[in-house]
Amino acid sequence: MGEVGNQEMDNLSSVIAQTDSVELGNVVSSDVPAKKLARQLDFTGIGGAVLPEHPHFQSRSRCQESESPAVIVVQSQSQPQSPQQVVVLPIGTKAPLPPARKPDSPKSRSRSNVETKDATPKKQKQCKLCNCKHSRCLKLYCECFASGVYCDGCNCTNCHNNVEHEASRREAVETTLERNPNAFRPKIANSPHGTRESRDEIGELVMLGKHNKGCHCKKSGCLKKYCECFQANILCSENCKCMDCKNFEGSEERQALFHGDHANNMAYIQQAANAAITGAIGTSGYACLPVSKKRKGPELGFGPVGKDSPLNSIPQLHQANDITCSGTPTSSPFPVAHVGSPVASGPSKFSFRSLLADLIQPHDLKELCSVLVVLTSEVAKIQAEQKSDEKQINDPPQISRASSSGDGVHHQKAEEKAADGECGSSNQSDRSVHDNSNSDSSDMTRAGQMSPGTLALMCDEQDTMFMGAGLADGSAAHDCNTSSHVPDKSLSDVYTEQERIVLTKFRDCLNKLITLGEIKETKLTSRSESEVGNQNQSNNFTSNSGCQQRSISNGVVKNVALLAPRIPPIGTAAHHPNNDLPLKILPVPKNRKTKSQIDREV
DNA sequence: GAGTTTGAAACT
DNA sequence: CAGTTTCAAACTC
Repeated sequence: MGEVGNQEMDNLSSVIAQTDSVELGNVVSSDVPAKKLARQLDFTGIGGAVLPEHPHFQSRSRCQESESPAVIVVQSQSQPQSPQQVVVLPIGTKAPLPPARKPDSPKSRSRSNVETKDATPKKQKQCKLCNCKHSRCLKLYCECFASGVYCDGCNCTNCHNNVEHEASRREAVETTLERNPNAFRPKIANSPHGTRESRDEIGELVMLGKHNKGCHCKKSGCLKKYCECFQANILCSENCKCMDCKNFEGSEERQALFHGDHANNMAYIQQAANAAITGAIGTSGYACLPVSKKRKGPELGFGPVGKDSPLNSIPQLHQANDITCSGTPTSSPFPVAHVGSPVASGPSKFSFRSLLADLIQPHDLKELCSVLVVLTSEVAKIQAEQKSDEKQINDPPQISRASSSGDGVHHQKAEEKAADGECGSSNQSDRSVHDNSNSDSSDMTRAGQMSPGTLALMCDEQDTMFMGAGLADGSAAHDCNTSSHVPDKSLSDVYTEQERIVLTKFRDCLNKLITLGEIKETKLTSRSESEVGNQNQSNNFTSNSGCQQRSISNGVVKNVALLAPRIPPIGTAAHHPNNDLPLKILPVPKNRKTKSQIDREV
């Protein structure tokens, strides 16, 4: 205990300082004193330096499930209402929880899973045990050593990665760092804890990140776990120097491998659904858009990713935080996969929010409904007055017969009612609607009997769909204010007035919503464009390899929202049904070749 | 479980 | 930096 290094405390401060200006809040579910807790933070993956780990905390079994991790409540200044919990594990804990401190080594992640032959993880092991024989567990061959943890209960032989050989271990650490200062850094930049299990949870949603060094596979096609990229559940990137790579978006082999995953292409299903919903207004209703899986272009929405990436520099704390679409530290409007553990944040969710989500308020609906009700009742009142006048002239009505009739053709009933002059109740409007809607006459046939208001609305739409053959030869088609074939003129007038007012009001309401949606879309689009502009400026495409540039030219890595064409609102002259695809889903070349493939061909 | 394959790490 | 060796995990039988 007495050997608490100032360096550790300094690193703790530095980590906290980097984590979105967080404040170290209260410690819950742990009786560990603050100083001791600070000691338990493992900074192995931070700053590229492996810090000495005190034996006091190493001597315990790290696989005891009863050992509950400490949890720090980290309260962000930017989001004081949403404190995040950061699970802090004792140094050397062998990943009992996904957000734990282990570096993002693909090996350490995937190999910690119990998997079946089809590479489907069934259950995550609490500990993973190495089997080193010749490395004394003091080289990066050893998974435990590479992860910065002591071997504990492993099947290794002649292990020096333990308390008893702390001196040699430190020496090995120094040697390793000397050779590669980033040796203990996460290999996967900007990657969530993409275990195979998590992929099962989220289907084939994008696993953001790429291998910092890239893989060098030759025979596995990068579709086996020999490949670190595949292990990490990420696509090969421009960093890779693999041959015959099949681990790219659109790869048939890769798709075949993942065939059968549930929630397959959930993102695109959601995308299509959203497109249908927002078709009338626009395209920016995506709070979180699915993005292309092949990330060989600039990291839209994340900024530069790499060893110097801020996200990468503090992997544990950041990844433990539940970064959601609505609360990303960067407040990016772009698609954001959860950069957190599956446990902490659950599967990635592309939550859709309609453009009208903030526009339609309950009182709006209330207002609309009340308007409709009031108008209907008023028209019904007028109708009743007219009917009462007519009653005095015509024969007494046979109300009981008409009203009690539960069968028969609706339009016959309507005609009978109209002929009988039965009406005068406030329910008349409902009956009218009901009769109209359930008439066995076709719409086109009935169009000849439409009220002037309805016809006016139809004329206003200027849509031939409604004004088609059925009206082409009819008088109504050429005279929107003409109502023909009406058995009872006065009743028809009431219906007409009723329809006209209600439909007109409803149309106005819809137009209002469309307008509001457009306004919001415009705002979102302009904001997205400006932020992407900033991103591109900061990225500056400086590190683009040829592969990356090719990806950009292929248009694979793009923000869907920015590509989506502006859709004119329904009802405008520019609107066309064929334009109702708000999202332009870019086709991914199926036979897209990797850099290595091209190199080989060359 | 033994043997083979594979690719990262280490070494030259 | 490239080639080779070592190593341990992944994979196959």
